[in-house]
Formats: sequence, structure tokens, C-alpha cells
Amino acid sequence: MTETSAITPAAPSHDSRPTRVRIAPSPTGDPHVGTAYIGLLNYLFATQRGGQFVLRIEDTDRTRFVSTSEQMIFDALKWVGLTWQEGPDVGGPYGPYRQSERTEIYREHVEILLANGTAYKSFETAEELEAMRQSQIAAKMPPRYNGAHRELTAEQIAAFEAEGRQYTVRLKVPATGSTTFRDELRGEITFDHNNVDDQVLMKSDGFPTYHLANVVDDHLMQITDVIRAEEWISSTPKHVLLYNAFGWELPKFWHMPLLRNIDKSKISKRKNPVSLNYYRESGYLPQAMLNFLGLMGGGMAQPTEQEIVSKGLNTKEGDIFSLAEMIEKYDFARISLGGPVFDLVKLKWLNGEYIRKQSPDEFFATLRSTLFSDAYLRAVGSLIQTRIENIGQFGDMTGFLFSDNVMPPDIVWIPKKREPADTIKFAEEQLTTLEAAAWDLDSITAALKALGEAKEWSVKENFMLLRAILTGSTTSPPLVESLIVFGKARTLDRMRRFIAFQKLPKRS
RNA sequence: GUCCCCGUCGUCCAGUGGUCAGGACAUCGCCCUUUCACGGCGGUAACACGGGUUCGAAUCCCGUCGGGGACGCCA
Repeated sequence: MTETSAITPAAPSHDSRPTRVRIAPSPTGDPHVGTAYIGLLNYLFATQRGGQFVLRIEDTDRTRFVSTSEQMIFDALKWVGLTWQEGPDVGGPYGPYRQSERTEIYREHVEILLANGTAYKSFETAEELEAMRQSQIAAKMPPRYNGAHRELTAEQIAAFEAEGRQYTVRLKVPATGSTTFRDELRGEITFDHNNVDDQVLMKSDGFPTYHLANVVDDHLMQITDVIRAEEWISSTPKHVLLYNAFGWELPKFWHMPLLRNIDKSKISKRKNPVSLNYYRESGYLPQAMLNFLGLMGGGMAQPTEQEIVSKGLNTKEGDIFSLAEMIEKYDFARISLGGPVFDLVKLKWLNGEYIRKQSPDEFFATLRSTLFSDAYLRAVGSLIQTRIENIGQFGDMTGFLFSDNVMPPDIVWIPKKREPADTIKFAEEQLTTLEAAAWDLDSITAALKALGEAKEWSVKENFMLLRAILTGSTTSPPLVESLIVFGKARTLDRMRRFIAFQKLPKRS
């Protein structure tokens, strides 16, 4: 076990087994476009092969758990039109599909690893480890567990446990050699073992980390193909080592290129709207979103010049296709590995194409189910009923709720006694505060007031700034109520756009 | 800092040894039009660089450079 190299068999044959794939989002906030992207790919892969698509909730991190998140993930995936055969909501033969309900399973599996010597208990505290990491970084060393507890004797372990010290269980990565695995899109990838850290598999709270839970569940749920984002490549050797430690057959790995911001960095909410709620609430059509996601990565064959001519296609039609067409034509072998920029400009164009394609009746139905739904109008109405004298004034007071671009002039948003730079800085703090807030009257109000007190911004300045950002004006219906009606995803996006715009170098 | 992945117009894709390197979005110009949008027509714009291999490289190999990701008791 110490000396060597665990070479993965080149291509394990799963041909006899039915295709089973999965997505495994974690409920830590708003549903993410990346989840829909990887979800679409998994859905296509399974559907094309007559296989099963499983939805598994990875809720092993209690500190980041958001209770409303799971339902939002279901809703968002259904909104774009994806369906799954097994999951927490629909059940299935390999459940439970929520990792927090599988802790006993992980515990049993950790015992196996502890017994066969492929994992060990480590008694350092989180603080000790953090200090170690910092000093390594400061010394320009790769941060890595130093292996202090790799070879504890039974007596030492007993002594630590007698003290009542908590421990984590770590993977005992072989000291020498390397692990090679096959990525179906890239070929063989090798990692030298001295570049693979002794990953924590079970936290001191008894919950597994992603790495353990993911491997155990994928095996138990008979997953044949792991289709996930590229960011997982560097932890794949740990997963391979785990499969080997259990003596399990490996699934095939397909690492998809990462969606990017305009500056090419991994897509993130600071630089791009990433919440599916935002797209839904801003009036993007689900077909357009799905189509756009299908465009990312190049899996859809573009029509050849001959086809365009012979079928009399409009050239842009090559970029427009439905889920059904993707099922028919999407080809994983065609995927290009450069990370695609999630370009809002093209998404908007595509969405416009879908809107124009609707019949008047369909368009009316779209309006009635979104911006002009009974529920939305009722909520908006309650904001302004006492404030208008004739219905014609409706738009005067609610325009900001029906517009996409609201940018207040300087006189409106900069408080008399504040500098622009400080004001923007405070707006950023409001943003951070609201990101973390539950979206109800009391939570928002309390969070905002607490922030104002901490930063010494009066309630008036505080709320006025937010009002300016949200409505573009100094006059509006009650602020927090308006925030709630407008929705969290759109509010945060509006704030981010305001901040980004104000930070742009001003031309005089 | 270490390891891994990637590299065609500004962006998304086509191209798998021989093409004037193609399409879409964006952008620019013209047309249509009471406005705006749509639509039509046209233009600008790319093989990161350097070595090989080859009669011939965007396509194959090597190096450099550039970009990205990972390095958590997060996923």
C-alpha cells in the first residue's frame, strides 16, 4: 500500500449496466445556473441512452445549509424543463436521496476504511490546522496536512480518545507513486501522490465530506457516469483512491468545462447573475435558458453550409434548438474544452427570438404568468392603493417594478453629507447584508438597521440610498415591502449593477 | 508557491493535413420606417508565439507565453 501506483484500468466496461447519472447540488442558497447546465448535460446523457437521471441533495455542510434552498432547486430545475427519475421528492429504489439522511451509511463505510488501513483518525483541532496552513502559505509552500497522525499507535489513539478529543477521519494517500485515471473528454490524467493531500473524509461532527459521501453514494446508487464540472478534476484522484480502497469498480468521469464570467474567471455572483430565480423573475423564458446552456460547450452540431442551403435555413437557426432536438443531436464527443463565457448579451438576443416567435396568445399568456400574474399584481397593488388618486397613476409609482434598468442620478443617491466613494462602499455592505438575509419584512429591516448602526449611517441615509438604488428616485412605496415584492434575486442584481456602474471610470 | 486543465474573430461555436479560415451574438454602415424595435443588405474582426514533422499545417509533436481550476473539518 505504501509503494505504489494505482493505475486505473483504461476504460472499465459498464456496457452491460444501464446508464445512470446524477446531479448533486447542495442546498446552500439560490439555485445556480451551473446546476442547470450540468443538470441539462446529465439529463441529455441519460435520456439519449435510455438511462436514469438521479437528483441527489448534498446537504452535509450544516453551516451553509439554507432551508428554503432545496425546494428552490426542485422548482428551478422543473422550470427549465428538466425531470429526474429518482430524487428526494420522487423517491426511488436507492434512497434516501438526501445525504443528511444517510449518515449511518457513511459511518459504516468509514469503519471499513479504518479497518483496512486506508484511512486514519486525526486529532488536530481546526485551529491547529488553520495555523499550519497559514504558515505553509506564508512560506510559499503548498498547503498540505503534515501527516502527524498518520501512524499513531493504538495506544496513542486510545489516549487521545480518553481525553475526549474529537477527531476527523482522513484518507491515507500512499506516500509514493501516483494515480492515473481516465477523463472521457481529455484522456488519461496523472497525479503524483505527493500532490494529493490526506483528505478529511469524516468531519468531527460525524458528517462526511463531499469526497466520501459522493463516492459511497455514487457506488451505492449504481452511477455509471459521473458528469460534473471541471473544478473536480484535481480531487478525482482522491475519489479513485477511495473506490480502490473499497474495492469498487470506477464510474466513467466526464469533466465539463466551467461556465465563465466575461473576464474568464469561474462564473460567480459578483460578476454575473447566477441565480436561476433571477432569470425566471426577470422574464427569461425557460426554453431560451435551456437553449443557451446547450450552446455552451459546443455539443450541438452546427448545420453545415450544405444543409443551410438545401434546407433553406436562416443561418441563425443553427443556434436555436429545443430540448427535443438536443436529445436527438447533442454529441458529447463534440464538446470543446475551453471554458465558455456565459454571455448575457447573447442570452438576451436568444430570449428575444423566443419571445418574437410566440403567437399573440402565447405572449399574452407569458405576460399573465409572469409580470402581470394575479399574484404579482395583487402584491404590487397593496403597495400603492392608498397612495394614488386615480388608476392612471399606477405606473408613476410602480415603474421601477416593471423596468429592467433603473439608474439613479448622482443627486438622488449620494447623501448630502457623504462622499460618493463612501456611499458606494456602504452600498456594497448593504448588498452583502441583504445577500445573507431571509427575505421577509422583519429579517430585512433588522439586518439593515444593524448594518446602519455598525457603520454609523442614519436610518434615513441608509434607507434612502437603498431606495435610490432600487427605484431610481427619492419617492417610492415603502422600501422593505417593495424589496419583497420585487424579489431577492432581482433586488440583489439591481444592487450589483448599480455598484458596478458607479465604479466604472467616469468620463467627464 | 505546487499540481492539473485549456488556448480559432470582443463573445459562443464550425473546421480533425490542402478552405479566399465559415456561421451566430455584439459592433459599424446602408435600406425599410412617423419613432423604437423587428427585418433585409454589406463591412470590420481570429488560428497566442517559436521550433519541428510534412510537398503542404489552425489541424500532428515539443517548448514558451497566456488564461483558468484545485490546493478547506465547502461543495
